[in-house]
Amino acid sequence: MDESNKDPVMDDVVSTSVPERKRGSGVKMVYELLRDEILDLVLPPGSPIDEVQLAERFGMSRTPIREALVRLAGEGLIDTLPNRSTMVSNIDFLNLHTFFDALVLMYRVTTRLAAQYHRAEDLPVIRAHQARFAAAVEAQDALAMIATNAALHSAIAEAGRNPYFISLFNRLLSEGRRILRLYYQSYGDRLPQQFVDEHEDMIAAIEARDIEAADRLAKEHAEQIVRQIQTFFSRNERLDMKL
Amino acid sequence: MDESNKDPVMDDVVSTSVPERKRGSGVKMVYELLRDEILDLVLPPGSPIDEVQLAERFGMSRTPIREALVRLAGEGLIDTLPNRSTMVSNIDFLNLHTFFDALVLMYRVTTRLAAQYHRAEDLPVIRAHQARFAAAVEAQDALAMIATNAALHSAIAEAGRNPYFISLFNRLLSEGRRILRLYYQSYGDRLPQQFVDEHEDMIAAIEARDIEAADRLAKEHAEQIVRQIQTFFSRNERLDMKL
DNA sequence: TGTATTTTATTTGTCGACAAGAAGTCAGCA
DNA sequence: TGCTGACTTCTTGTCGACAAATAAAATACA
Repeated sequence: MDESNKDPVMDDVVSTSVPERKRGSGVKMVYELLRDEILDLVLPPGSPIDEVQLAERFGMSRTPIREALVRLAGEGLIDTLPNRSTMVSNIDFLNLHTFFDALVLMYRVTTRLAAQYHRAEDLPVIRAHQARFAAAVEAQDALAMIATNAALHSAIAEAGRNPYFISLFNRLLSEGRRILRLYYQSYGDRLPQQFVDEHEDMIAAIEARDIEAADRLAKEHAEQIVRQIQTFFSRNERLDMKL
Repeated sequence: MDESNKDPVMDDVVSTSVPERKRGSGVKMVYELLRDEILDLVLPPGSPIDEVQLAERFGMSRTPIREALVRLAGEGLIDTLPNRSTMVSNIDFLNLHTFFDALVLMYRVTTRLAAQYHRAEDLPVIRAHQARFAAAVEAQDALAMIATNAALHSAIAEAGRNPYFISLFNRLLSEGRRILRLYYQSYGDRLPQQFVDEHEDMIAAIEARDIEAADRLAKEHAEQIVRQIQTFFSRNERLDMKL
């Protein structure tokens, strides 16, 4: 894809890299790359975002950079201090329960709607994501696991065909990627096969159009994940509060 | 502030009035004004948005205009065709049920959470909004009614203190302002006192911290509104499909 | 006269530059 | 030494201009 430099120090690297790019693609590229770097904690919460530095890094003007930042700010991924600085938004550990409340509810609602409204062509997509997730679990690849898990549930939500729930759920899954990243990297990246099985059950319920079963399975699945993360954070909150 | 209108004759509808404005305020001003004009159907769905025209109207460069438009696009209020045109987003009448699903659920969840988590200082705010809503009903002022109703429920959601639900609910209430506007302006702006009473019951349940009652009342209230609008649209869908 | 192609016109996307705001710096003074 | 205030610096916010992309208009051609 991209051969962008990971070196924070740059003086001459930029001049050699891609000057050719299509007209409207710069913003999208910067947006997606920055977004992934934030969600994968490559840019940890509190990291300063400098427009000119990004402009040099991507070999473009500040204007498209700025537009990407506005979009990221709209999703709450970065915080902008007027006239001053921009930084990656912090994770609000004190109010994590609000995140979990919303996450569990959206797990339930989207899975329920998927059972209700999915079409035949949705299932292959969902199963493909599930296969990728299973492969990531097999390989014990935490980053891939987190990303594919989010993609799977996002696909299920798409099958439910409610743009409002899809939108909120995607935002929660994004925020969840940051939290899960902390969870798994601290836990040594071992991940239970159990999640794969739970996903299988949910997909089966969706395919059978068993709405109540889908709801129940999604609820249990979500609460199970939340419980694990909560106990992890309650064990470590005194240590991690500095984040 | 300063009102120096020196040029009475301009070529367009809104003449320039303020050359002086604070540094970061232009974007916010344009954003909020355009947002209100869209939600009040002053700019009906499909209206073209021209950047240079807006720039002239507000007496500023295209850059801050553009930033405001990016934010509006992020909320789905305008649609941007790459390299071509920008227009006020259409109301998707074919999928209104997804809107109603989300709206009812958010009514319930936010009211329930308000009963659970509200603090003493929240109630005066809520009651103030309810008083304004009652006054608007009394005066049969449809626009004010719609706006104060949205503000009231937004305040209830704030008392629930879940930023994710607050965010989605506010988006739904915004979209709802456009739909309600169609409803009431077609219905001759007569509005039932019943909504005032239902609000009173909901507020009482919140104050009593009766979670189940708050949930039930919110559900009935929401479904009642949805039912009215649905029957209205189903009666008129053949006529209004052109919108 | 109808269709394909070139030309024009309009709107957006991007650029480089400048000015305003705010934090840090440092001299001057009690 | 400690404090105040001007200065410096660094980042952001805004501007005017230009180039690319596309739709509309005009022209050429069968």
